Amino acid sequence: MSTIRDVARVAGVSPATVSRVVNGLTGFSEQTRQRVEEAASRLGYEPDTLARGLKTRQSPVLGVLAPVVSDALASQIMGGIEAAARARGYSVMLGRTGPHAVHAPGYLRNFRAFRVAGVILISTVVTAEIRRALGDRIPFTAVAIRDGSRFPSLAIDDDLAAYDGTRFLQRLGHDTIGLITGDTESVLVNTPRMCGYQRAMAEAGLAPIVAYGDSLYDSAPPAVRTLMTEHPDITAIFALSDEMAAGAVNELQRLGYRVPAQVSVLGFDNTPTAQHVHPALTTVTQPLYHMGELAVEQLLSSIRPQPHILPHTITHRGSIADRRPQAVPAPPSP
Amino acid sequence: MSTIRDVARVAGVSPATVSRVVNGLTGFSEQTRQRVEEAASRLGYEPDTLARGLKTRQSPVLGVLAPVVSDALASQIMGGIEAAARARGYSVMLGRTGPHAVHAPGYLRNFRAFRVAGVILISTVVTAEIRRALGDRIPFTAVAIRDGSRFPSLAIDDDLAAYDGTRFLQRLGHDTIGLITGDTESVLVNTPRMCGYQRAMAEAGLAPIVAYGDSLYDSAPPAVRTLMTEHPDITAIFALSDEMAAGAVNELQRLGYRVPAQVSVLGFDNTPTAQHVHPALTTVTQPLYHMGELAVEQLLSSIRPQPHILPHTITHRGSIADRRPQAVPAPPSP
DNA sequence: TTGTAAGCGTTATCAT
DNA sequence: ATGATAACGCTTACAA
Repeated sequence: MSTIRDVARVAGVSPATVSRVVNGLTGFSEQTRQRVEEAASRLGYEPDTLARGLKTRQSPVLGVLAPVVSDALASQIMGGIEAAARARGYSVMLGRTGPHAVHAPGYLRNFRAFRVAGVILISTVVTAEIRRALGDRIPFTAVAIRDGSRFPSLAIDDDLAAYDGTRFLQRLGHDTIGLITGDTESVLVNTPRMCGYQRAMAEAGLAPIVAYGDSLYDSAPPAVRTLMTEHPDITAIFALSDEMAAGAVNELQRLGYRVPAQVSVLGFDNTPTAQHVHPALTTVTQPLYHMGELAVEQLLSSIRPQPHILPHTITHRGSIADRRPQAVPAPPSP
Repeated sequence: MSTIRDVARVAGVSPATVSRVVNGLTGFSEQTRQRVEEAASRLGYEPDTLARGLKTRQSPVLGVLAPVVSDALASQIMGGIEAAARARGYSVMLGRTGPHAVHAPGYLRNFRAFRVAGVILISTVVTAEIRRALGDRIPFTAVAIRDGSRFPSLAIDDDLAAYDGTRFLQRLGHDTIGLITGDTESVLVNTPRMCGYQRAMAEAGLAPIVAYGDSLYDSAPPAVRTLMTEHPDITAIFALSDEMAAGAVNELQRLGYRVPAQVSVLGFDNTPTAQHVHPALTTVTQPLYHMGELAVEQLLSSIRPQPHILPHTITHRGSIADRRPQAVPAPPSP
């Protein structure tokens, strides 16, 4: 591997000049530029990122932490992060916080030792310990989570999204709507989502019906059985994750219900899982990929980072039935 | 951030001694060790990875490249990589090769500029161009792919795995078995898998029935329709990816077939997708997580890396029916 | 057992 | 427009 000195020698200039050319600064003649660039490409010169980082006290790396590496939701966000980082010449270093975020402080110290340019925390609460491990030099942002603090974050309004999802179901004529929530203790977003559901039900004068899962597929079938046994008149189930919604669809069909004809199912997040069941899930959608892109931009463009709310939408597929009485054709306008 | 000199000053020793203590070398008294460690922890000293790497010409990082960041199969492998890397004090840098691996050379040069300790290529063919971008200093290994070359790799025997999957179906009494393959051009593993299937069929004196998909969910329904229209007597479908198998299960049910009673479905890979349909997929299983762990060990333990074949298994869930005539109860032993 | 000093490859300051 | 030169924070001979 050739160094900047090798290039300098071949081009007949000083290392400083090579540096200027390579970094696109000013202060060299067109002729010099050409000589340097030719020498550089002839030698296959590639600046040493480590040496550069040592000198500039920063390396072109973004640290990313997620609870589980192989999680579908985190993976989507990662996709956006990778694309945006790559476009700006940054690399991505990946870590997993693990249960109760036990590995987070270690990874964070690691990131700091690498002098990363920024840190992205996916679905991870910024605890005091994390804040400390982060130090106060590295910009960071939390994604897909909002803890009410004033730390920078990028997320949807989970309360409103669940409210809108519930209202959507109500407007289509559903009034007995069961909710399957995830663990509200370990997964922070479930709390506001439950609130949104309950508010929508209360406003409509309907009784909330809640069953508990753990956000994963396998927790849905038992929840569905409980729901359908205790409330046989349920016409729609709102699951607070796509995995649980998928489990609900499959379990309902196994029990002999037709989906959506007899029971509709609404998912949450819009991960690829939503398309892996039949009928495919209509689901409350988070702009996951976009969140990843934005997180990178926010970190890198020194826009003062702060809590930021992104719009949610509802993605329509086949798991919801319209139960309204047949609409009367609009009368001709007067 | 304090440096090694700060620690040295506080501990009343030289930077060299601090370095020795911090790196667990020999050549210092117990008393010195204590003083240094106390000073280090009091100052919250963390060695600068960049400076260290510049000096040692190596950084504690593993570069990982996958075709798509958010791919389920790659994610599972990534899980194993992260765990093993973390256990050995290494970080993971992630990149995406993109269509036709266009981004691979760039990422590889990047990894080299970082002086990574090794590179893992997930589901990526080691082309001459990639080989070149890699240089000949960095150890690397390909995972979940085998291209017949002598480059180091970690994969199952795809041919044999598909053969075994087909034989498994045959032993359960299936003889009209349709195959849904993925793109054999862009996804290398599909070719040996198809061969394995065809060999098993030929050996059993059965006619192969092949439909073409692209490895993704949406390509399965049309393939299923073709298969069932042209061969209504099919009793089993072998899909060369879990996503396609999931799509097949759902489409079969939509068409009114009972799975597995009327038509069985066998998947491939055993990604989480296999558990997201009902009935859950019986599937030919690759030890994905383990492959990730092994890749790291192979790279880091200077065991001479070479092509390595891992055992595949069949994971039994509910998507396959036993069509053998009822077995006669074993007679009482004489 | 401990310290001194020379780099690792780069950037940035200051001359020229 | 260009070149010397001094760091950046660490490891590692080589001395002592």
